[in-house]
Amino acid sequence: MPDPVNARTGRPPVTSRAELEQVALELFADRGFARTTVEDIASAAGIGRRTFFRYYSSKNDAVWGEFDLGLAALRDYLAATAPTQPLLSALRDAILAFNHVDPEHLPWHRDRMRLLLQVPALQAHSTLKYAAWRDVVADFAGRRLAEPADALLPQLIAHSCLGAALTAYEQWLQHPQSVLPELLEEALLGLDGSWAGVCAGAGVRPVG
Amino acid sequence: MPDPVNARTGRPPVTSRAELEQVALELFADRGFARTTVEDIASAAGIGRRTFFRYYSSKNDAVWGEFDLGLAALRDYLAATAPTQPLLSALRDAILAFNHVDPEHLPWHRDRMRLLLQVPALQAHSTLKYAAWRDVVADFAGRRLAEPADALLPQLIAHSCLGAALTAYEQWLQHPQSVLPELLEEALLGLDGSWAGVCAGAGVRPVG
DNA sequence: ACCCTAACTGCACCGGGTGCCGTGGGACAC
DNA sequence: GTGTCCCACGGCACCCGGTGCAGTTAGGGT
Repeated sequence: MPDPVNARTGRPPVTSRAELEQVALELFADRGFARTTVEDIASAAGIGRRTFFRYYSSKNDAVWGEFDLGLAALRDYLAATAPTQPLLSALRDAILAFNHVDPEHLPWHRDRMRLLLQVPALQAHSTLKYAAWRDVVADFAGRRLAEPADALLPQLIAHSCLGAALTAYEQWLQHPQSVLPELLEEALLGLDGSWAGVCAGAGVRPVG
Repeated sequence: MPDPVNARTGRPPVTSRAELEQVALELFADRGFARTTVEDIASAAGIGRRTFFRYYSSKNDAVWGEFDLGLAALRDYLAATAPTQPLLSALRDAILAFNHVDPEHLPWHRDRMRLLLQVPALQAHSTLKYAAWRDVVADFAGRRLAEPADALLPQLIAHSCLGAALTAYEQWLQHPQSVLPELLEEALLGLDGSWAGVCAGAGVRPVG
């Protein structure tokens, strides 16, 4: 992709990641992810199949768009939190910011997330993205707790935050009227130990 | 695969899932997962490539072995817990039982898990297996909490349990001397809200 | 007009996965 | 022994995602 700093010579790119992403998402929405080939996307965008892979390293990646940039922003956001803010509170704020979307882009975001969370091939691929996301969280938690990022507690926190965020997204997709930030907040607040309390009382109820 | 009940006629299978799994794991350990083709596995097992796919529906699946049977066992185990046992305690017991391995099979299990957690292609594929695992947990939690299994709380519990189990496995692979059940228990106990307490105090420490 | 650079793209190839269909082989009935 | 039924085997052709390579093309700089 063109480096904006010294992109002065050479043949100019004929399209962009964003444009390609849009073409791809439209085709996926029409025919479904599996029934859309890379060839379809490329020719719809007026480029060669080979060229598609210069913009996105896989068909899956097109759905993720600029996720990696978002990750960097998440990292920066966390690095800038006040040291006095409690860990989970800081994570909550950062995750809410990371998942903020302009209201006008909401339907778009919904389509994207529906694909990511419901198409098996994308579900599978997503693990690798989630791992990178968890790394960011675990790094932050490790710094705060003065432990290595790969120690049990930071990793557990990272896994739990991811689980909470995914849970919130699943609820959001399930309920068309729901509000994403509210669900995220509810799920993340649950990590503070409150759901453990709810469960503690659940042992005495009858099963079924 | 042959149904043991009325497996009366027809040509007998020339091998078995278990045998194929063993051949595959050995090749993966030797050359690595990516550099081993299905053709390699098939010919090492003395069968045709096409026949491999009659035993496992994908190369990835060979690494998972009889995971699906284990899932059914987990479901049964949970269904049989006393209604008086607290929810998280019941889940802890069940998950520990699910992850019990005979000491003689431990090195074997380590190899398998190392592949599953560290080879990108398998990491990706694993999401689909994990989803099935979470379904079992969420179903149980939903019954106990008298909520739909796809409601926020059961889903959050399922995600958290999975996160804890994965965290424990990652620690286990990282530290050769560690004991898997102990790590699992530690991680799962963390869900009871204890780590939230630890984190609450972490806000006042300096970052970095 | 010429070069330099970077993007485009066709081609050949690999490997996972699938549908099809003919073949092989054990069990049972007669 | 012969027939037949059932089912596993496995070759073949094919699709598609992804990659390495090599030649082409479009601009800017001199």
